[in-house]
Amino acid sequence: MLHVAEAARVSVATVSAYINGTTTVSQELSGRIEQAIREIGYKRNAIARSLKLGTTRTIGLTVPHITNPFFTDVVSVIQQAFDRAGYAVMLCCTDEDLNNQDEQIRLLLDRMVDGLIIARVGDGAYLKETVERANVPVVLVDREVDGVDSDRVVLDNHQAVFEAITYLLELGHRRIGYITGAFNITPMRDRMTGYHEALLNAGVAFDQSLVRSGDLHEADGYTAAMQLLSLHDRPTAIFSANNPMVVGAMKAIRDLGLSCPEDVSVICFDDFPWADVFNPQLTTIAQPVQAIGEQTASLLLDRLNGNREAPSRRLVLKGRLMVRNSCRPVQALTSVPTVVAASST
Amino acid sequence: MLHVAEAARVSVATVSAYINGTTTVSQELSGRIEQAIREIGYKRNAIARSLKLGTTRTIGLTVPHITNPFFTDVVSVIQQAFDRAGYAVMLCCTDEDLNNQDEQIRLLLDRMVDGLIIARVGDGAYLKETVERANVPVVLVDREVDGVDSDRVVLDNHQAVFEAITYLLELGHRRIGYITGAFNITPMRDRMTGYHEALLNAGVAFDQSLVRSGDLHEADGYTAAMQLLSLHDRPTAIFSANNPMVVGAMKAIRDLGLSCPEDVSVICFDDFPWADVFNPQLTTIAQPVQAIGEQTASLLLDRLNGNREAPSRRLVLKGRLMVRNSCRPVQALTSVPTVVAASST
DNA sequence: TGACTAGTTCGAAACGTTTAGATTAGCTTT
DNA sequence: AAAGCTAATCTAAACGTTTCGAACTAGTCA
Repeated sequence: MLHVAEAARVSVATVSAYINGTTTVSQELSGRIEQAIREIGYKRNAIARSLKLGTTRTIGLTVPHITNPFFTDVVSVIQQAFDRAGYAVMLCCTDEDLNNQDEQIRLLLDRMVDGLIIARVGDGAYLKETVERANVPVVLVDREVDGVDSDRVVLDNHQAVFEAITYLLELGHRRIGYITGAFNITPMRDRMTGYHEALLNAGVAFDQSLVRSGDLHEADGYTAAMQLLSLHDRPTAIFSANNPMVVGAMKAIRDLGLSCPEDVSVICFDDFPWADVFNPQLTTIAQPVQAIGEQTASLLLDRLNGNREAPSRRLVLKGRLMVRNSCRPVQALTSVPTVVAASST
Repeated sequence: MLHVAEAARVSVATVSAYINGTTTVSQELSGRIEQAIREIGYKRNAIARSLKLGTTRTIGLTVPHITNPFFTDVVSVIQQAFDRAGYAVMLCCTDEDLNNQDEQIRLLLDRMVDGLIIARVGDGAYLKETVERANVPVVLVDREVDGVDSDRVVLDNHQAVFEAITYLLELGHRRIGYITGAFNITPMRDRMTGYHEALLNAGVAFDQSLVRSGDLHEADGYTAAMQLLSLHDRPTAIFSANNPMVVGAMKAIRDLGLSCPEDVSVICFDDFPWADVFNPQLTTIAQPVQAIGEQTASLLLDRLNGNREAPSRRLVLKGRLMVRNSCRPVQALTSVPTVVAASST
């Protein structure tokens, strides 16, 4: 900017005024400045600007996995929304590691992000303190955290799972395997209560041996399903609390020479784009990813636009059961587990 | 930092020296500074630091779509690599829009990113000029661009498609539908030459009517497949040049009451994690996403670590044909297109 | 004619760091 | 005791902006 000022024979203050349109600059000087800018190929240094202005027009976004299609979709929507609003997005993936995420949040705050969107991977001792200290608005998405009272948008996990399990019960299933993640994040807790209540509601006893917990990855789903399907009285249906784990579960079914839905019905949390073109077409609980992303972005943008003092807002969206063909009525089960032509290769 | 200095009764220079370990600071002052930092909850302002140092420890990453599993995987790997190296990643998605991407690159450069990773969505007039002006290292990934001679990592697209098409030809297919994206990006051009050469090699005439071009989205694949399968002499196999389009193609097959592989064999570019658990298990060309991400990151990190003058490097990786069960020998085709029990719902 | 106003332009401080070079204090050395 | 080191600390400039308030120039009004 100094160079531009010199070339145009004006002061830097005038160049700044011209660029930002803060004061009227005469025709003559405008011309000279414009030309100098072009000749020099000047670009305003956003870092210096940020330092002075105290705002970076950048937000931080931290999610557990970007390869999980749910988060992919949400991140994509959020990214677009902030793009439109003229903000850049710094993306961090934490691989479900709490220390990792704390570290990343620290990094983002050091970089003076204007706001933070967090899908929290664990509990919130550090988060709580940080959020209070750093004076930036935070929006939690997908996962709430005890004691942190920021804006948040979550799903009605309880209700969604209640419906899914009820659907299985109505099909006649009584032994429903349940594959979950650890209970240190709210969705897993809430989904579990949905399972409980659906059973209770139908008068079916809860059986702890039908519940397997993993770390949300595909491999965990595989292990869990292997165990469940090896029980002497194996479940007729399996529910997986997220998408990567259901892939593992399907592999377990395949490797055991079973097939879905003939031998075991399957439902999973989170939909994916090609669920209805391959077989079995998985019955899933679809989260309204578009809405989740948009609401999350708009909550944060609202704060960034100055609405700092409003009480914290909690948005709860509804999931939707997408019934396809991965679940069968239980009486139609093949009684003898035949090795069906499951796959070659 | 000023506050810390005052509280510890030292100068800011000393605080800086202590924090960065640039000079030895006496036991006594260290203690006072440490305490002051804790009491105040001081965090170093990375923006001010960047301004002074001229480096932001941030890189920019711009890709067409993050929902395409190929890019998801690559982004994920790159993100992890830079995370480990202590860099933040600014992510932009361009939705295949050239102006959009130019604008985003401008934004990233304004923010003084230390480096840029670009999966280019079109040609490179603007890119070329920008890259030369802005003095930051650039690595191109997946797509090369004419006239831009930066480091890049790409796939041997020609060879990969040659193999895939040859595989179909060996199965007896002669009419192979080809769904591509526009030819303004190198992978689409190179994949097409692979198709050409495979046909040539097998002595099969090239038929322009079997080639349909779209904009890489699912909807384009749907339209293209619809057209191909409505030809009076419809193809016995379809190749899709990317993943989203094959989903559309599969939907078209389903909607026409056809089935894969019985009525039409299908191969697509880009693998996805659950390709082998659902049916048909798609035969795909798997890109080594892990390697692509790692190589891309390491090329850029190498430049960032000071190796600025080395001649530009071009890494070419090999794809791998993942044969599953979405392709059948052509003589086994059902001669009369029966409406197979494709799906309910 | 002198004071006031409106419209432009500019000088300089400030944002929060880093760092070169100056200063100081405490030891050695001769 | 003076000179020379070394180690620790500080002063002040710099990074590239924005912005407050001052200054200048015309034009307007009493």
